[in-house]
Amino acid sequence: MDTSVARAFSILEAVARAPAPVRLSDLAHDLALQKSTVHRILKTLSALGYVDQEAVTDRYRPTLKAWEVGMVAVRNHPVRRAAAPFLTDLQTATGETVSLTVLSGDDVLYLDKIVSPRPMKFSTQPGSRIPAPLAAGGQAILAHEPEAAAIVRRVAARLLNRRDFDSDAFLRQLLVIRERGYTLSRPEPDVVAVAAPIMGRDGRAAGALTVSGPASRLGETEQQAAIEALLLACARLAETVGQI
Amino acid sequence: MDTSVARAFSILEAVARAPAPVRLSDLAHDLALQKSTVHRILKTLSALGYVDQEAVTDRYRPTLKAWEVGMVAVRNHPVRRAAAPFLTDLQTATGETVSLTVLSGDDVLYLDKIVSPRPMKFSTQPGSRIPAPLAAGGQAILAHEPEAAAIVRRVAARLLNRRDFDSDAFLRQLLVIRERGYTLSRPEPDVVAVAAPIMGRDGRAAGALTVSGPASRLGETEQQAAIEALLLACARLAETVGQI
DNA sequence: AAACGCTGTTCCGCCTGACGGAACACGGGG
DNA sequence: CCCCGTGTTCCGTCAGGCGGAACAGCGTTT
Repeated sequence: MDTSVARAFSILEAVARAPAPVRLSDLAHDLALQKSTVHRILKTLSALGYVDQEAVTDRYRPTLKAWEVGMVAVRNHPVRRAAAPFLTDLQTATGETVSLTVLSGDDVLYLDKIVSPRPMKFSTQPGSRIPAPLAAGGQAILAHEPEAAAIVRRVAARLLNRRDFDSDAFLRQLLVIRERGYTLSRPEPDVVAVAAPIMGRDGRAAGALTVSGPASRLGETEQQAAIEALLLACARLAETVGQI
Repeated sequence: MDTSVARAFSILEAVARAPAPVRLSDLAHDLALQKSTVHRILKTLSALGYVDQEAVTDRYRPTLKAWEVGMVAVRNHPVRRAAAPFLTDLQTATGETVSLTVLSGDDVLYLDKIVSPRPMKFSTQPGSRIPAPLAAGGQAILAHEPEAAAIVRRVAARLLNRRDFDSDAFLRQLLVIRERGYTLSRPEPDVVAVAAPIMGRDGRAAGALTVSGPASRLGETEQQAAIEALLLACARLAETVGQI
């Protein structure tokens, strides 16, 4: 286990995570590393183009190289590639925000998103993650996940008392969702989200598509239309994903 | 210069770049490294969550962690943050594809993009880069760039004879663009792109906004409307960017 | 069936190169 | 003017990365 490599990545993550350019001393302090070590690694990262240094303050900030590297990987992501056209179709069909999520650990990761041109509250952005049970897409995925119980248990422990989350009730709910083929949830008051799983060949969900919007625009009839379009898109997607 | 760190990043980049999961031997061969070295570093990267190994074939593939790290950095990007609302406004106003680019080396990097719901050819995606002089946004930026001449010269050398690119004519063209305040170009037959610079306080362009679409939809009147909206957005943006 | 070539993996001795404490240069504040 | 903070550099020590070689497993070839 190359310690130097592990440190380099923890430094890069710390620099990237910081909302403003960060100083060497703070990095060294926060990561419990020697200043000279952090300095040497930062110079290496800078030579590699992952980090640069503000001219005046000597503070360090991330470049966009890590993003570029990540973007080529995400562009090659098979599910994302397959789902991309369906995302745009769903967006034009429903007029609302459409997003693609995949399971990553106990969280759901927003891989892609096409936002509604119509006004919408702040929402999760691509690249962000939230505990799977708390997202409509995550529920759709968990409904077909063998390890769902373990995930739900761990998430419940993580959330603790942040909100009243009943694991057992949630697991029962997953059975209903599995039976029905889609989720309809209200993550926040005035927000409606419907999601359906993209089934892979192994019987697990390779991801989920979600349509979300304000309750004022998504009435009964609009919800039904969205669900129908969603299920159709996911069924078609399952065919192409199954071939991978 | 930590050799181990540099090697780790070159390995990560190689794994990310590969369109399909890659084998250890190929990595070692391509990067001219010892198999055992590549193996050790891959195990480290795997422990850090940047890479994982296919169960059956033992091949290595990138995870989405590099992307996540990059995304938080790009979300904190000041120009992107400031420009985001203007992008959506421009998209709804013009109905066409709107993108935000910044200068990165001699290239222009696509930081953000809102695609038109209307049909459009394949186009550059966020995270990709192309030589600045070849993009409308790049021309808008270069028109205010002190080092434009050097960049144009280097790009011309890089392109060589790939297309007939006249550096001197292009530099003269930049003066016109600077004077006019925007670019109107036809990067491909049947595609029209208009771009304007987002001026920073130092007199250089912090980025550029571009509206692009098929020539069939962007006639004289639509072009004029797009240019007007573009210039207004860039002017407003310059105010907020100037305060950073 | 046995030898081969390929894969990913592991072992281990050598020695380089990372480590970290200390000293340095610069800069603003008290 | 000194002190505390910053980022930077130096250098002796020694751990840990390096890489050659050997290993185990699998398919194909002979």
